[in-house]
Amino acid sequence: MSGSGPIRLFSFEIIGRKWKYDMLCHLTQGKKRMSEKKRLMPNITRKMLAQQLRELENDGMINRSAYEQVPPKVEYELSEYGQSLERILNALCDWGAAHIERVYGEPLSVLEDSILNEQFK
Amino acid sequence: MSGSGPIRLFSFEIIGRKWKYDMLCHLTQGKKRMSEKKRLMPNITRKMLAQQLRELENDGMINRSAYEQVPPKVEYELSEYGQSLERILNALCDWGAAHIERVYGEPLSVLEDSILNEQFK
DNA sequence: CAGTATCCCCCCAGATACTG
DNA sequence: CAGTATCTGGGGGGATACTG
Repeated sequence: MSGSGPIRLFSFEIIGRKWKYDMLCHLTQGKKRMSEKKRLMPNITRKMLAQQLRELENDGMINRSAYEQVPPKVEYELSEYGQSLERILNALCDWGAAHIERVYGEPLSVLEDSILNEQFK
Repeated sequence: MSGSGPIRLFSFEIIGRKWKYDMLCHLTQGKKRMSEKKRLMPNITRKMLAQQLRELENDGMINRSAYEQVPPKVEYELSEYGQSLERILNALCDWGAAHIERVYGEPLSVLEDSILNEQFK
């Protein structure tokens, strides 16, 4: 593989922004409404959530489907193309779980969510 | 797997900063001197190179060995722990290569490095 | 060659308020 | 519920110059 730096900066744009990796991972579990995503990611703001979902949509990673009703209902899901990242995403997530245990020195199950959330307010 | 947002933000710190993913990938090919890394990543500044190498070292991802000589010679390599990321890193890099071809609509081999580098000045 | 030390700018992301 | 608009700051990262 040749001079590949820019390649990585390219894919960095897809998963490297603060919330995108996390957002994509949640979608590997299936369709999610915006409100669900907000609940899954307590520290993200509405603005960033909407903004980065748009970017992922423009990059072809996710599909957005809006139901015309009141109150509105919108669902997001991994596109077929987005699914090509699924295995990697999950592998990275598993590594992250192991890593956090290494850092804190105890199993994830023992760590309070609140402690972790505190880190990234 | 339970509430895992913070887990991802945690591992995001390891590979998510602008240059780290790229830096780690180069090290999967073997030991590299600082000057080699600079050559491999033309657009990074000396400051960022040194700084992020330090952070990766502190996170236990890489080993640094300095030879006491003039002129100085320093080599960096993936630590044993760092190698646990190797498969994922390579998979992500392959995905990135495919992605860039999709974006530009032609095989990577045809694309000039200069065009890609231009993107990320 | 392999780093530090400064200075500085841009823009990512947060806070808040408003709309259909 | 699912967004958008506006304002703001903090810090990540660039440029440049200097050192062992």
